[in-house]
Amino acid sequence: MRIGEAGRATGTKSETIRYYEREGLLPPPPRTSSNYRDYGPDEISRLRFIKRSRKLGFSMAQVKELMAMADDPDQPCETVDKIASAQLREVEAKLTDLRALRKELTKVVESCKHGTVAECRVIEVLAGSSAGR
Amino acid sequence: MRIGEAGRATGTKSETIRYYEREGLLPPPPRTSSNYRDYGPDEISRLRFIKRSRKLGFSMAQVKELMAMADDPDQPCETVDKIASAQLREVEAKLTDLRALRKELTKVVESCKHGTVAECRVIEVLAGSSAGR
DNA sequence: GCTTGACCTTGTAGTTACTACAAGGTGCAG
DNA sequence: CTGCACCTTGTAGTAACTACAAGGTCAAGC
Repeated sequence: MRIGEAGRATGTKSETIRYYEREGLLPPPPRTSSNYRDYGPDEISRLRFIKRSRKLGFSMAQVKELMAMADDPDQPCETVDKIASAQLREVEAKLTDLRALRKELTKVVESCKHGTVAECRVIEVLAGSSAGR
Repeated sequence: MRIGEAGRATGTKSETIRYYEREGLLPPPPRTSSNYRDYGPDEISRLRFIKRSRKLGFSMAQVKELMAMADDPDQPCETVDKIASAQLREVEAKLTDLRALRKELTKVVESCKHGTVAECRVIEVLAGSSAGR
């Protein structure tokens, strides 16, 4: 699979794929005889993973860390645990916030359906509770 | 409340707060007699909301849109519904991905606790299923 | 009263994570 | 043999900050 097709398959521009390679997020793929990058299913998975993770608000550094962990889980347990636990805490926090946001958005959409105007409290809901950060 | 304190209260640098004001995310606050920005609880809420939303991967434009909706929900139902529904779809997608990620991270942390080395499938899990984008 | 630190402004420049060109070249399919 | 996708290097633009510097005001503590 060449870069263009890989891009189409993952919703990533060719230029972004090359950028990820330069930045070390994507290992340099094998090349065809004519020097074209040749992507297989593994690289496509990685690309999709990067895309999703970035959409979820993780930095390239965090994505790198997660992938490194997945790549060789035979690292000292301490290291792996430290990374995984930290990411897990972040994931939990995001889940909490997103659930609150969903609830408010659902309310808005629902009351809209019934022709009434909603009291939209998205701001208050994400502003409140779980202590500053 | 002056800019520094507002920053400390929300985990935002003064410079970022002024930047948000310039970009129209934050309405210009009242000023003290000595021309200092004077923030009240409402502005703090807004700041926290912006911070959280950005961490969840929403763009400044999306944050703006959400706040505009919250600010006057008396807009035509059509408009509000269109925005809210779109955001809701995004929130749901993020929730799905985060839940998958959480599951994998939990597995890793758990097996670490038991001294075993985990098979970490974070990549596969976020790469798979819900169709490309 | 004076120093110190927080604030004010404008402006420039650096960072991250892309995105989009241009220039100059190779490979391949119709 | 034309045209498009790819290759490279390099520059520049965008979004969302972050960090200075310069030059100035304000207020709290000694």
